[in-house]
Amino acid sequence: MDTIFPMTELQSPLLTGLNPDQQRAVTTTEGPVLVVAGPGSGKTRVLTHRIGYLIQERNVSPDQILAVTFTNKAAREMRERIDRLIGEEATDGLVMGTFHSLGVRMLRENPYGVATHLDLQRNFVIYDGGDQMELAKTAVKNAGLDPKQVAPRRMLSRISAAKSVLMTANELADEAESYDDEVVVRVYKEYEKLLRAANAVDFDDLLGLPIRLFDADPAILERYQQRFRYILVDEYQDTNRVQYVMISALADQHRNLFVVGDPDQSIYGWRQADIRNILDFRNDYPDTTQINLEINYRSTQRIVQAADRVIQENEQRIDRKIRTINEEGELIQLRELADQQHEAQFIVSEIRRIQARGIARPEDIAVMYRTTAQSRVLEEAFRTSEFRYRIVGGVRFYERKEVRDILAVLRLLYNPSDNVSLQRVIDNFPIGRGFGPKAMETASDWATEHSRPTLEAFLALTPSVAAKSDVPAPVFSGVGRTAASRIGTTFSILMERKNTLSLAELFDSIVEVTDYRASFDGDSEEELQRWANVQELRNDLERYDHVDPEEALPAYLEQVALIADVDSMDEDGGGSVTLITLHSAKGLEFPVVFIAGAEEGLLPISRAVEAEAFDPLPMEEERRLFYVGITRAEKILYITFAANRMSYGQFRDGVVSRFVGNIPAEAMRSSVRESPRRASSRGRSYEKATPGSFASKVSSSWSMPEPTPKLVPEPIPDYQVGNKVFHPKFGEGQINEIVERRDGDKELGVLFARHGAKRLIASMAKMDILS
DNA sequence: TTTATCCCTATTTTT
DNA sequence: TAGGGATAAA
Repeated sequence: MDTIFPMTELQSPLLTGLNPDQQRAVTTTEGPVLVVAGPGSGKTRVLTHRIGYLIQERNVSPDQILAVTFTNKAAREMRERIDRLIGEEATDGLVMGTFHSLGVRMLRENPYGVATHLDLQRNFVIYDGGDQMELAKTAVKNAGLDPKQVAPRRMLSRISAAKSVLMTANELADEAESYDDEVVVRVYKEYEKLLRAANAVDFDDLLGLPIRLFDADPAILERYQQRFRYILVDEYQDTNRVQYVMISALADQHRNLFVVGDPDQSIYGWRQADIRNILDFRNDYPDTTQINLEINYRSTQRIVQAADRVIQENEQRIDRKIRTINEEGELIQLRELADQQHEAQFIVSEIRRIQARGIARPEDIAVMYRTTAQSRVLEEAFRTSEFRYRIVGGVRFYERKEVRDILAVLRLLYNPSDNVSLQRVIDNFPIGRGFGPKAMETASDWATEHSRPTLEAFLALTPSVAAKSDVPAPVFSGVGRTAASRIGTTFSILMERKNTLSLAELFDSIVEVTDYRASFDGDSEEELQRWANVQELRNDLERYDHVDPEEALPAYLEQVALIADVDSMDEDGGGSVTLITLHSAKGLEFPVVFIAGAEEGLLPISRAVEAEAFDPLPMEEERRLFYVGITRAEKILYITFAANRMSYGQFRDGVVSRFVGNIPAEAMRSSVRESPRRASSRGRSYEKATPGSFASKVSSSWSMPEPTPKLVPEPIPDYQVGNKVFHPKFGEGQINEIVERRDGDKELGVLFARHGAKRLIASMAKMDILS
């Protein structure tokens, strides 16, 4: 944004370039402030300038300021911006990070309280989704239930939902209304037991346990209350109940609470984000100063207009309008493609054109989609293209099996009670061969009986430990015995080394001692890639080379546990096109955005469609998600969808998303294939824009499509009797009859090898002619 | 206990 | 389609 507002005299340089509302948001430092900030309205700017202003103009010590952001990346970027504003040394001590990192921080800072009130040792580890899943499976079994009937996944989300409103298993039991609720309670209890036994916490605990700690020892809360005189929270619309409680508690003393959010961008309801947090802010703090930032500095008029019209359709919102003084900009382009492969190819070829014409560089471009599954096909198209790309929100590096294996060893070395990691090591490393469930039971029983970490059952078998130990070593029978002592020996060596070696050296030790390389037998490309990932992990560990070995391990593990996918996006984009889920894209912006898969069932997701009749909220959230996608775009926006999409291993017809119909026709150029099926389906406004508009508008614009015949609009093949054809659903067949229809279309009689005779309409059949 | 093979079901989004 | 889990065989 380059609009310069007049400087009043004695004005802080931190206010230059800010509009009056933004200035007010920066300078209203005392008391509760609610900023409702539309997309692209400069809220990050407000946050950074406000922090700079507090430090520089109000002489607030940086360590009295707490800023909570939604991702670590946002925190990092904000810090850099503040550093640039007021100098690096001036921000020393500023606490900035996600709710989760704030949570761990408070737990780590109070090891004594954690041990006495929360039954956790100081070396607790953080369990991520995968670990939680393992735990949930075991919990279901331990509760005497069948994992096939009681899906651990569902249990996990119920447990998480309970924890998000600070409900313990016992409290949940009091409210249980159905048998299913009671099942949840039983699993929840087992789950907690397992967590504690593993000396581990889950993500929700990072938010809930600090609050339990505050309750148990109010002095701890008081210290934080006194310390944090100024608290700022970004993306307030996506906070849940626990987060709300945490922030309210911390802000209770000084009440200098500054929250920024946009109810229209609330997209984490499924994670128990409670939109009431922002809607009720003024009730919670009656003396609130509310500031609305409504001018969009990011996007063209057309994009802003489209976004505004789309979101107006929601019932559950505060009515307001976003506006911009930016130029009108290009038309939004809507494209229908035959299937997801074509969609991906279209996107790639369009990017090629955009780049060739110097309109944008690859790093200026993002492709956004609803589900991670969509990234596969897109990735495939990019892999075979000349473009570099990066995927945000897919299989994350730290979630790859081979990477997790090594991490499991590291975690186990740090926290020998980490049973999930122990099991993982036994299952996946050569040293675990021959050590089955039965032997594991022996180890667990021994650990429980003697109240020791399970790993010690193995260590106790080694001479050095056995000599010093005051408890008898466990007795493993037959086959498990050799394996057990092998595991014991291996870990006793690593335990000895872990405090003296750097993480990278420790990595080398692990690979050497466990003979991990041996589990990569083949030399297939995939195996090589996996081994390369292992090596990549070593590089990652090297970043901690300069850190004291005793500090490095916990610091590294924590960082890994809390890292989000967007966090690892480098600033410059490194010349890569970004492939990203709509959820992860929140808070980001790109000159060029593609929203792929704008189809009913995908965006909005089918679940929301199904729920719509009795619960409209999920549908509204889908709409907000689409809104978030649109508003990421600065200059150029494409929306694509596929007429045919493979899901569940089956093809299904794609119908353009209902949300697209709310975009004003005059802001859009659509090249949607007119077909009898579509014309007869219920009215959509994009179709009104279609007749004639494609041919007439296209020639006057930069984006005159190159002739890409097999893309859009897809021509109908010249089917002849006798042609061998391929149908996406029915497979191979042969045309044995063609009948002209009155509407000019043709009806085809096709005999399919596997599905028998079918009659198909030529314009809809989407078959390829094989011969 | 390990390995191979088959069958079944599931897909939303993430700290 | 794919990945997980169950089943059978060695």
